[in-house]
Amino acid sequence: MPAHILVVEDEPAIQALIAANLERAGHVVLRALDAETGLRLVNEALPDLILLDWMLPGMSGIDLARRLRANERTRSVPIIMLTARSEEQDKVRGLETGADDYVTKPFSPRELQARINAVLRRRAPQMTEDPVEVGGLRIDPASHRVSAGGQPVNLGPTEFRLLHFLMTHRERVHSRPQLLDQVWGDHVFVEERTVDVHIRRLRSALEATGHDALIQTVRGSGYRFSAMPAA
Amino acid sequence: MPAHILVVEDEPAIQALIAANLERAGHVVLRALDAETGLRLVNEALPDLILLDWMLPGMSGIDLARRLRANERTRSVPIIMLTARSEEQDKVRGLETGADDYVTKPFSPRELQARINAVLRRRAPQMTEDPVEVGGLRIDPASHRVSAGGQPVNLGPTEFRLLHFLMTHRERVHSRPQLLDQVWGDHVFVEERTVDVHIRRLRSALEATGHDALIQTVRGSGYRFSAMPAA
DNA sequence: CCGGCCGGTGACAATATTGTGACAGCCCCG
DNA sequence: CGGGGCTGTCACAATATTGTCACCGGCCGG
Repeated sequence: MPAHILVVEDEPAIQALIAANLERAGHVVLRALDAETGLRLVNEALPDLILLDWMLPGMSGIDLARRLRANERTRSVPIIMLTARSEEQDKVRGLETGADDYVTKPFSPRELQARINAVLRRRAPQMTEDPVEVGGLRIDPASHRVSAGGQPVNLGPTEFRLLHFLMTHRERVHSRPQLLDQVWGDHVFVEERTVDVHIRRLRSALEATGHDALIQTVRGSGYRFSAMPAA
Repeated sequence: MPAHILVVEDEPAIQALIAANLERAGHVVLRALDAETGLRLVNEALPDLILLDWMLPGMSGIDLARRLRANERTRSVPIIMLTARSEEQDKVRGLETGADDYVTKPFSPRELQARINAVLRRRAPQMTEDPVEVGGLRIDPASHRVSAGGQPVNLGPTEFRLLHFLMTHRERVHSRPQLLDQVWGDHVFVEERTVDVHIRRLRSALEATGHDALIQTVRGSGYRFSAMPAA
């Protein structure tokens, strides 16, 4: 699975080494020598993964990570931090800023590749582009459109992803942590109850046509999308 | 609720990632790269929880678990098994060994944290996602649904767990203390008679279709789920 | 036939969990 | 630089679930 990977590393030699390895593995590599350039590249086109050096001239890697996490659009891009330090405290700080994983220099190409695969594998397992329709409710990922009983429905990006996930995994309860992992991303830190709020917004958007009944609450467990009426 | 957690994992990278995440959550982490070291650490000081990789060099995770379970002093320390997806079919074997829960790799930090919290609260985990059907009564953990003779049945969380346990351990008498351990969790302090109340609620929910007869009272001993009519 | 157990029930008050409305921060688009 | 659209969090309201009791009624051994 070829991926677009952004490498933000100020030491040209190391950057070249990493890039060569990644390209040999079939990935497309974007390069940045500093955080500012990295940020610009991310805004131009979202990569599938970012390798980010901890220490950078100017804006540090941590600052960049924090900044990316603060923005809704870039929030879900996985980040692997590269660092020379190996102190636990730094790792904790790195994870707090939202890094998905952490690789300490020096590292072997094989290890890096393994980490990259692990992170890529963990995110969005099977997002299909095929439209799905259940009980008159239709969602089309390709055109990013939703209609309920013929009527178009307007949803925000998060509610769209939430509905899409639920519709492609119906007849099964999803706990709040699971929904956060699958819809928000596993490195995003938000309150569990945020799920409730979005479920509510989704329901009120579907209320007009009565399709809100498809989203059922399972007390003590989570939520479920089901064509069958709640028991 | 900071806890002392022992992580037995042979891959240093994964161990570090887990440890960092746990520390961020405020836990104290003890590390072991192999089962022997883990065993030594446990003997020095009992942790509150053990995260144990299934595959380890030398003594395997399952051997260590068995060994801990055999020892009086270490028997009650909760264990969460870490397994790769390919070993997933072994999960039943793992639970039989006495693991309190299992988590398949790759896992998200949030998911792991959720499992850890559940185990530390000593909540009895549900062991299987497979639906069970007996005499027209069907329970499906994945969708969290129950139907009796085609009719949907509404149950509270506790009654659901109770029914699930009974249906997966049928044709056997369970005493009230046993049911409390298995369904409520082993540290919970509740009146024994509470079981009676929930049995009653379960029965009245199944009464409409006559499936309440499947839950039999064994005077002086406890309750039994049986497809055969009471003797 | 008579207590003494044991399980069945209905009612309750305490809790736990989920639904809602309001709000402040952010980003993007004029 | 102002407005609108989204988001994540709260505090609070609305419900659902739970654990206990007290009270009954049946079964059993004496």
